Amino acid sequence: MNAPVTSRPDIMAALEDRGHRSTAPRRAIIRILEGKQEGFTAEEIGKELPDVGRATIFRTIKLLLEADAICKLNLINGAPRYSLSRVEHHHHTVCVRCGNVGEFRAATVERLMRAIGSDIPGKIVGHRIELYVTCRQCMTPDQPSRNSEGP
Amino acid sequence: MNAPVTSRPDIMAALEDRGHRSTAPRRAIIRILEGKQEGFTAEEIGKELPDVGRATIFRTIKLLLEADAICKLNLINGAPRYSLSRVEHHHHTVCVRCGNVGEFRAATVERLMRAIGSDIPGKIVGHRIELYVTCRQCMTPDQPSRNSEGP
DNA sequence: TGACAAATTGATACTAGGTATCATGAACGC
DNA sequence: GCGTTCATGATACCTAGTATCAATTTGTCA
Ligand SMILES: [Mn+2]
Ligand SMILES: [Mn+2]
Ligand SMILES: [Zn+2]
Ligand SMILES: [Zn+2]
Repeated sequence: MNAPVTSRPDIMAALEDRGHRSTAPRRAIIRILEGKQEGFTAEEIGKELPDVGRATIFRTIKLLLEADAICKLNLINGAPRYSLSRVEHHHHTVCVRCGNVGEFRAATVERLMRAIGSDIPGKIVGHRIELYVTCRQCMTPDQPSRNSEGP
Repeated sequence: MNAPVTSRPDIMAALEDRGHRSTAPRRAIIRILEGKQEGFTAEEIGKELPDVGRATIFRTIKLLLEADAICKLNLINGAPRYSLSRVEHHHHTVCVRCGNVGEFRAATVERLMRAIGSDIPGKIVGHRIELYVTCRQCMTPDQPSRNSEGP
């Protein structure tokens, strides 16, 4: 009897493939963030795992970033947000009212980024795009607003 | 005899227009950053003005940001870089080898950002784009590399 | 099943970037 | 000039990490 093939990628296995050990704290952190909304902070993880040291939270986040299992989003103000990677190259939407993070990908954007290379001195090696939005939940009035990020 | 009309905007005057006082520390900070390359850090300013308190450096940077006299660029690693605003809405290029910051603006980009609004849930209220480049100086080999930022 | 080396952990201390507090000093409207 | 208000520097504090290190856990292999 094989275990059923899950649709989710096995993040712990990905870390093991990269030479890291499967430890209880790492598994716990991964389990927590798999159950979380997009855009969690390091501190939010730490609060749910009081027995895991703060340094281990940050160490594990770094490993997950290196393995492209999560992405980091530096906002103008407030702590960086992390979220599970869902597609390969992509960009983020951030709701300026509630802080929720979404992902998007548009071939037209990628194409244009490549095209403007000819107008820019030097050679483009990458790009980063963030869209600031008012999300659907926040457009219907009287919703709880978590914080305020800004463009 | 009037003073000649300078091409540069008078930043101190802009702060005064916003209700702030013209003080020696503020004038000193503005004079320093007018002579600087794009992409200076708060610490770089502080080092050139050892008699100005650290808090005042950050307080003045905040005022300058609020007045849109400078812009702040959060990089993946390393201290945030500030630079004098030169055009209204614009984006930045960052050299991944030397850290130099440039500005660019492309109508096609702005148009596309508006256009993809229809593909995104919610309402777009702003955006932010950074291009990671290898700048011209860094493409000719054996140039001094200041640091390494990354996409 | 150990036993062992290497990796990992949590505690602790430290750093960088920035903010809150507050007594002293400078701006500026009159 | 003078008084109010604003701004300053010193100091302490804060958040997001990182360095260090003794104690524990893993993975490997006998
Ligand atoms: Mn993402
Ligand atoms: Mn700029
Ligand atoms: Zn929202
Ligand atoms: Zn360069």
